[in-house]
Parts: sequence; C-alpha cells; structure tokens
Amino acid sequence: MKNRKEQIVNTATTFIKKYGYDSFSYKDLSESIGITKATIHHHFPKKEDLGLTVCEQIRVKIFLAAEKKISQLNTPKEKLEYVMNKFLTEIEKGEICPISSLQAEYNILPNSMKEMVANLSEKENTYLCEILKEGLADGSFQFSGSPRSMAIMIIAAYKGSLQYSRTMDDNIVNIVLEQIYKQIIKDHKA
Amino acid sequence: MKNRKEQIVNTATTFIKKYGYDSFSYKDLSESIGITKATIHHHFPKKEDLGLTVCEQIRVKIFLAAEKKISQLNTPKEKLEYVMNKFLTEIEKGEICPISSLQAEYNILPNSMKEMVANLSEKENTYLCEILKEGLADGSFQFSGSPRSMAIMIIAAYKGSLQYSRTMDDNIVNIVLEQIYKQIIKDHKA
DNA sequence: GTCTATACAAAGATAGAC
DNA sequence: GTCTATCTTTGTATAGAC
Repeated sequence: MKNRKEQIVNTATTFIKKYGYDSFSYKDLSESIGITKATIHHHFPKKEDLGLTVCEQIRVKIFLAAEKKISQLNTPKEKLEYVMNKFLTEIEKGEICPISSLQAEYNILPNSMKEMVANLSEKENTYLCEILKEGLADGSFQFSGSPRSMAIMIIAAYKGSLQYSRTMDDNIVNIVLEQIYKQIIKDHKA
Repeated sequence: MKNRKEQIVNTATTFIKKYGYDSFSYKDLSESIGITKATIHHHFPKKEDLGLTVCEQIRVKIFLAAEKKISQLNTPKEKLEYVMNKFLTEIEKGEICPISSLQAEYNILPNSMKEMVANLSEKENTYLCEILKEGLADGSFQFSGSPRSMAIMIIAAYKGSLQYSRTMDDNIVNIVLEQIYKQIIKDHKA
C-alpha cells in the first residue's frame, strides 16, 4: 500500500477505535491528515471502500502477524500472554478494540463490512481456542467448560473491560486480565 | 411521564440498542412512531435532552426495579440468576445492552451524557459486587480475586458476548453465562 | 495525486399556524 | 400537542482544472 493510502487507513482505524465508523467523516480525516476531502475520495471513492480496507488491514497486520509470531513461541502460557499483550499495544487510552467498535455498530454497516467483521470475530476466537486447547493438553491450563466457550468468555471479558475503562478510572483492563490468568493458568501468581 | 413522551423515549432506547446514539435520527424516530420531527423536538428540544432521558429511564426502570426485587430474594444464587436473566429480557435479538452501546460511542457523547453513562456503569458493577460478597460470605460462591474484579469480569464478559452474538450464529450468550456460573457457583451443574 | 468548486441529501433545530 | 415550512450545518460524493 502506498504511503498516503496507508496514512488514510491508519487515521481511519484510529477514528473507529475512538469514535466509531459512523461517527467520523471525511472532513475529520482531511483535517487530521492535512489534505482535502476530494483527495481522500480519490483514494477511497466511498466510505465503504475505506471501511473495508481498514478491516483488511486488521486481518493482515494484526492477525497474520500474530499468527506468525505465535508459531515461534514455545509454551501455551507464553502464547496466551503474547496475544493478550499484543492486543493491548494496539489500543491507546480512550480507544477500544476496532472489532468491538464495529460490532457495536453492526446493524448500520454495509453488507460487505458486516461480512468482514463477522469473519474477524470468528478468527480471533479460533486463534485463542487453539492456544487454550494446547494448554489443556500439556497441563499448564486448567478450567471447566469447553475451550471454545472459555475463549469466547476471555475475549468478551477482555474487550468489554476496555469499554468499561472509558468510564471507570480504575485500571480495569489489568484487573480483568489478572482475573483471567488466575482462572486458567495453573501456577499463576499476581 | 406522559404517554407520547414515554413512547419517544422507548423508541429511542430501542434505536440505541440496535444502532447506537449517533446513528439514529429524529427522522428515524418520527417514521417509526408516526409523528413529525417537529413534534419530537417539542418534547425533546435537543437530541441531548432525549439521550439524557433515556439514561434516566434506564436508571429508574431497570436499576431501581432490580434493586427492589433483589432485596426480596433470599439466596445469593437466586439474586445472581435474577440479575443475569432480568438483563437478558431487556435485550431483543440484534440488540446489545444500551449502556455498552453508549460506552462504545463515549467519546462523541455530550458531557452531560458522559456523566450519566459513567454513573450507570459504576452502579451496575456495585450491585453485582454486593451479591458476590454475599455469596462468598455464606459459602455458596467460590472464586479467586476480589469481588470487585470478579464483578467487572462477569459484566464485561456477559455484555461482550452480546456483541459477539451479532456476528456468530451460536448461542454465545448462554454459553458464556454457563461458563460464568460454572466458575463461581459451588454446586452448579449445567 | 491533489486541489477548488459544487451538488445533493440528511441531520439537528426553530418559527409560526392550527 | 401536532403540523407545515424553513433554515443551517454537516456528510457523502462528483466534476474538472492543475
């Protein structure tokens, strides 16, 4: 992706994490980047095109990158901690997970974006599920219920806590993270 | 609250749960209810007024009502199950918790609404926290970590799962609910 | 690839009649 | 309390020059 194009996508991603897809405009982008609206329309004729590219970039830059990195790590514990921390490094203060943001607005998204969001949601669950299964198999994790239901719960709790961190001054995200570790890692201590 | 006024507030609440605060318009409301935009402006001059009334109605109709009902129940287990189920009865298919929806859009809300949303977020956590403490005290619940962190995790997981249910055809919410019960209720069986 | 100018529709809001 | 009419601003999008 060319520089300018990538710059627009990155700014749009930040706006989605901060304000949501429906709540940012090409004017917001143009002022933040320092170009005109028309220029952005040149690169992404419709907002839907831009939204789709944001989704595609999440898939490639976050998911594929994480997948590769995870395969190089040795223990399930390392993998879990990598995934959880990696996730947080992508989110600044006042932002939430872009996938959560798009899920919250799901009903107003164009169909093409709905499809991408559903796909990303399923993928992140699958990845975590694999790690949990590995941990159960080698005895480093311990929990009741299926890996799939546990994976959903962990992801939902983690991202939900991010949303709560907007209104509660506490360090809620880390509190929840600790709580998660306590519940599934056998020898975990805070 | 008068009939028409309440009808407007109820419709607005549904729209927030479905589409989000920023994504519904007075036009949407007017068409859904069958009155003109001007009439809605008569009852709620600014959208902010309507948004605030929606928040206030959640506080009174959901929170105060739940508080009263909970005080009449006997065991922590009953109270927990009541709260969790009560919550779900308020949410139709394709909707999410209105507080979650407002949290997701937090950065674009007027200050008055930010305050209300922060208040509601704190309140729901406090209520659940009290129930968890009771359950720990009488031995019916069992978990590691503080009641406060557990309460945050449960709420975050529960509401997060609602967002996921938009994109995953599974009965995710019930799966997560079961997972929660398994982890804190001593003698729980699916 | 970027700009100015412009079109068009939608959103929030108000004035004034009934 | 509800309507018609109108205003203003914003959002999305296009045309055409440089």
